[in-house]
Formats: sequence, structure tokens, C-alpha cells
Amino acid sequence: MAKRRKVGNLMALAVLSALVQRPMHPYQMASVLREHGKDQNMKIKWGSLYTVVQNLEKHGLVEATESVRQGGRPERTVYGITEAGRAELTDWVRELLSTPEQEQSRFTAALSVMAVLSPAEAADLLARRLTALEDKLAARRAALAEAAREVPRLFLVEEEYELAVADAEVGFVRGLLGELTSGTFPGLADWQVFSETGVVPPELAELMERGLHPQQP
Amino acid sequence: MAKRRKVGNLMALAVLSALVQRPMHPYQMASVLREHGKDQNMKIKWGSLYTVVQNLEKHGLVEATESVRQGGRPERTVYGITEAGRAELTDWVRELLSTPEQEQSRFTAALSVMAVLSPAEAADLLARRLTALEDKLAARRAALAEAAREVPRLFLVEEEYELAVADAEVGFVRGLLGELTSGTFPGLADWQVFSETGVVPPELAELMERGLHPQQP
DNA sequence: TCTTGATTACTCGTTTACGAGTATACGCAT
DNA sequence: ATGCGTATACTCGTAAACGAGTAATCAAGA
Repeated sequence: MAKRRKVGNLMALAVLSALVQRPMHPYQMASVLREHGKDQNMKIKWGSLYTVVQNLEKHGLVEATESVRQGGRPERTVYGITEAGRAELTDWVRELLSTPEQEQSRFTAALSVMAVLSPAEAADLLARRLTALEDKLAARRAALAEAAREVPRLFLVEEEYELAVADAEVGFVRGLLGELTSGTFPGLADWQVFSETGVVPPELAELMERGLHPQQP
Repeated sequence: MAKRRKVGNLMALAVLSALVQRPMHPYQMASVLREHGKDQNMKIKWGSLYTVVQNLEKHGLVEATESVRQGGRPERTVYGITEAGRAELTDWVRELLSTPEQEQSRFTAALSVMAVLSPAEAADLLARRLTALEDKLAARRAALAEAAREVPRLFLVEEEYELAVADAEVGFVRGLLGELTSGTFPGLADWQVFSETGVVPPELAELMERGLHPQQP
């Protein structure tokens, strides 16, 4: 198993990659990340940022290079990346790129407990999601196309990836919604009965007591 | 903006949904979740489980119904869901289903710093990922097909969703890898030069100083 | 000129998350 | 009968994540 990172937070990765360009103080890192659109995927949490930088320093991946006081403002400590930091960065990227990891999404969680709602309500909610998803996707596509006129592909791949995934989600939701509204979703009648009366159809009852989900080996 | 959940951890959602069936003590929840394959997407962290149950109790979403001591074993406290708990569960599912939220994946993070590696190495790592991804996907598909013979669709949609997304990822990685190995990836030469010499091509240099990522409105 | 609002630049205290550790019971093979 | 591995059922301490709060600076409008 891959050795655990001394600093595991993905914000640490962003910090490291920002410091590769030039030394900075934490607030500056935040602005740079924000400028580069990193805050879209990863809201900047102030508490975490400073904790992360501290931890990176503790492990020798970054080091304070100077400490400037400007006027009466609080002192700004400028950090630079160390050799160990560079090594950690590349090693980490290597691992992240090569090794897929099962991540858990909120929508997956929602789907797995969807049965607590009625089919009609679920369909209604999925329809809302679909609309929101489509709007967002269109906007992001437009923004990407716009950016692509100035910025090389290399710096846009992550957005391309997210759009590909978002597209798949749209497709999935559309399909599911279609089955629900057209009534072709298998087991819809049972689900309907259950949501109205709380009665679990007999052939289901036995299943509920045992493992009923796919197990991976 | 949606009011923040009193207990925001997704494990709380799982706990709540387990308790809808019948009251249980925490360890039992863990076994039930494990049986239902929830541990595949969401490793059960013992510390969190007990914290989450405590928090749920503090907010009146679950309540201790009995406390059994069996032999000399530590006391097991059995928890049941309350009316407030049921309300919270359905409300939460409604929100999760209807409102898409930008989540941040490790692979996205990796792609956004891919430039620190050489194109050749990136391609190599992506090839590894692709293989792993394909194997996993095939195994999951098989497991799903197997489960589908016994279990109704309703309890498998979340796995279907994950597979749809995984499929999109495979497609994306395959495409990107293709462009990289065939040399058709735009800007590949510049990237190559940069990775060998550290020299940023002049037309890029100016971009690096300013915002160069797509901004969403 | 005075005030208001935005920006800069953090600090601190409170949750939350987690994993390693603990301790008992049970089945079964020797 | 005794040892040993496995399942049960947590507890606790540490580490990480966060968000609200603070306080100074600066630009621009009233």
C-alpha cells in the first residue's frame, strides 16, 4: 500500500504546485489559486490553508524564506518550496494519476436512499437536478471554449475531464428520469405501493434481511 | 442557501436510513451497512460512526431506546430513529437529489498539476490508470449483473450511476492517452521542451502571470 | 473630510474525523 | 481442558478541518 502522505489534504497539493512557480505568503497563495479557478472545485477554507502550510513546513516540504512587515499590517511570512517538497509533489502526482480510487459522491449517497421518497417525488427532484445540471454544464462548456482561445490544452484538461463526467451524470439522470416518468422502471409499482402504505412486497421482504447489494471481490 | 445540516457527515445519512428499518446499536449498523455494500463506497471509520451517532442523539434525530448488557460484554446501547430524524432524512435526500454540487475529485487535482511531469511519464501513468480502471469497471459490471438477478433496480441505481461515471472516466482517459501517444495533443512540443529544460515558451510566460483558467459566472 | 465598503492578512477556538488500542466472548481444534 | 483465532463492541487521544472573528489599509464617494 502506498505510504500515507505526511500532509494528505489536496489543498497541500495546490499549495505545493503554486510554490513551484515562486515563493509566496499564504494569502497570496489563496489569490493565485483563486485566479486560476481552483476555488471553483475547491473552496478555499482559511483555517485549512494556514494549517496546511504549517504542516508542510513541519515536514520540511516548504520553508519560510522571509518575513516582511509592511506598514502596520500583520507580518507576512513568505514560504518557498524545498527539494523535499518538489519530490513529494511529483511523487504525489504520479500516484494520483496512476491509481484510481473509489471516491464517494453525495449523489451516490442520495440514490442509495432514494427509496424513502415516493417515486413521483423522486422523479420531480431528479427533474430539477437535470435542469440545474444542464444549465451549469452549458455555462461551463462556454467558459471552457472561451478560455481555450488563449490558454493551452495542458492547463484545461482538468476542466475537460470534469465536463466529461458531468455529461455522463446528465445522461444518467435523463435516462433514469425517463424510466420513472414513462413508467418503464422495473419495480415501479412495488415502490409505489410501499411509499403509500409502507408495505414491503413479500418477495422483497426476505431480501431486505440479507445482503442485497453487489459485492466486489 | 440551504440551512446547514446539524449532522453533515454522509455517514449520518447511512445511519438514519439503517435505523428506518429497525432500531439497532452502533456496531450492528456497521454490519448492516457492510452487508449492503455501503462499505465499498464509504469505508466505515469506527471513530466517526460513534461520533455521528452521538451527534444525531444530541440533535434529537435518534434516541437510545434500550441498553442491554449481555454477559460481561460492554453495554450495547440500541438507538431508534425519531420523528425529527425521519423528517431530517427525507428532507436531506430531497436536497441531495435535487441540488447538484460541485465535488472535488483527486483525479481532477492530479490533472491540474500534471504539467510538473514530462509528457512521456504522464502518458505512462495514465496508461496504468486506464488498465486499472478497465479491470475494475469490468468486475463491477459483472457484480452488478449478478446482483440484478435477485435485487430490484431500485436498490442498484447508485451502482449504475457510479458505473456510468466510471465509464465516462475511462473514455476520457483513453482519449487523452491517445492524443498523448499519437502526438496530436496540442502544445505537446512546448510541454516537452519545458519538462526537459524548464524553459517556458515566451507566449506562455505572460499567461502564467495572469488568470489562465476558465471562470464561471 | 469623513465614512463606507472592499481587500488584505491572518488568529483562535470549536467541531469533526479518525485509527489504534482494549477487552470480552465464542467456537473449535488439539 | 486449554489454547488460539476471530468476531463483537466499543473508547480515547490526537490530528485535521473549519468558520467566525479581528484588525489594519486603501479607494472612492458623499
